[in-house]
Amino acid sequence: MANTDVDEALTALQSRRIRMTPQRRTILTYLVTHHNHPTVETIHEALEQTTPNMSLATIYNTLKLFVDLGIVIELANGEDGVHYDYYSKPHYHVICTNCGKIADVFYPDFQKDAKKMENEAAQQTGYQITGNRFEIYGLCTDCQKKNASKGK
Amino acid sequence: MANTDVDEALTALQSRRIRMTPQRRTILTYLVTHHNHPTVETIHEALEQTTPNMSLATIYNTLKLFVDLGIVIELANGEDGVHYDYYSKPHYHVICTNCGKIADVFYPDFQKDAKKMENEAAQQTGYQITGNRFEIYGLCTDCQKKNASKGK
DNA sequence: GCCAAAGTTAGAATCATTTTAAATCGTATT
DNA sequence: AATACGATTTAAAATGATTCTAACTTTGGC
Repeated sequence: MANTDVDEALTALQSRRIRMTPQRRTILTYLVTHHNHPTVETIHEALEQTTPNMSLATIYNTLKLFVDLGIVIELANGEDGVHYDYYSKPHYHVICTNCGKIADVFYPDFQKDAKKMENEAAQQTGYQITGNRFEIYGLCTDCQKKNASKGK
Repeated sequence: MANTDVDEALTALQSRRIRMTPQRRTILTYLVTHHNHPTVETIHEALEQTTPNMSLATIYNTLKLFVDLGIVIELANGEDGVHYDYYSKPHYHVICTNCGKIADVFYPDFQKDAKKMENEAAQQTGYQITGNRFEIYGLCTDCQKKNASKGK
């Protein structure tokens, strides 16, 4: 249930002594209940209706906090700035290089494979690993069609 | 040899009918002979000595071209903008979240593992895969020491 | 309920990247 | 080797996402 997800995340924040503000709760709830890989702008516009006057700076601050806490991840994206994703189940992303559309990819051993890459990194470099970012790039099905039809 | 690497890359460009300009040759040579994960600024400063008056816009344009051609990859990096890497042997990167230092990670099956992730992505989403980006984040050994000594 | 520390706000500032328009260059074709 | 045209380069200006600032407000422990 989406609601327990929010509660879970809130509990996680409390246990880390993070102050709970209405803004943080609102942004967290938005992220948990929307899997649309929003940008800062997307979030700002979406919340404008229900919570006017929320500063862009607050959204930037809050997202940075969540990323540092590891409950949200950043997705780089050429076209229109950074996208964010509430990271519950381990997965990675495919990003369309033409239109920027983002899709999720899940498979059973992904976490194992990711850990392997992290372990290799730790062993070879001595870095103390804190996170990762896996992105695949390609053309989405829509953009494939568009390219084909314009005879490219 | 560094030189054959440059020649190889030049041949690759020629076969794709990419015009060869002195600027492109210079930047390509810099990338092939330096594995320092430079930013645009780093490249600009380094080339200032040997090639004054090279415009920043040209460096941006050229790097974008090389990335599109797949011979160079982008590395996201919080602190100081985007870094670039001439991508000869398959590998991925560990990035220090504190100081931004970047290290390479190689292991025998990496390419196989990366392909697996690409294939999963293609099957699940129908995207036509053109590239990927794998980054691990952590604290480099220097920053671990600094943190420890200041009793953090 | 009080208070210090932490968070929020609106607007200004920053700075990496992109755009512009004019000048120059690379190369395919004679 | 000369021509012509599209592609590339340049410097400067414009853009726009993100960060900073300073004043104000809120949170949570006592």
